[in-house]
Amino acid sequence: MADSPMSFNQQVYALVRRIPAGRVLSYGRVALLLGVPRGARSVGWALGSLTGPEPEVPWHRVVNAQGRISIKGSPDVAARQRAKLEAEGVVFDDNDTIAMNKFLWQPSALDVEAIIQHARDQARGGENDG
DNA sequence: CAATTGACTTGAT
DNA sequence: TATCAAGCCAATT
Repeated sequence: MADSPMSFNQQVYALVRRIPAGRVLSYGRVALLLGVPRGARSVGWALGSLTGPEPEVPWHRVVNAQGRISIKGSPDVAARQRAKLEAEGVVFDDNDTIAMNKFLWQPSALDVEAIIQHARDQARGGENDG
């Protein structure tokens, strides 16, 4: 029945979940990998919907293109993000910035597509695509 | 359907 | 290098 693809929101979660520990991704990069080169804001919006006590999505592995934490309105959440990243080995520069050239996750297009396909399959409730 | 919002990004000054 | 403004997309109301 689920002819409609899962919401952009779901795609974001699916991809973010595949971000390995110790690596980070930028909002714009996530959007780009999902096929929306200008959907950076939507990615942040999607992650903002999480901010739960214990979300199953490593939202903390997503930062802005500058490699800095961009969370607003909740300094506590921002602090938690940094703490989680540092706990995974991510190093912050003297300017509270992450070296994107070192910690940026760079999956291949095939990997990303496989992630989306798999996520879609789950969204269908285990139905085959046919 | 139209208007508003937001954890972004890029270009110009 | 730092600051300001405009563009973009999806969800919410």
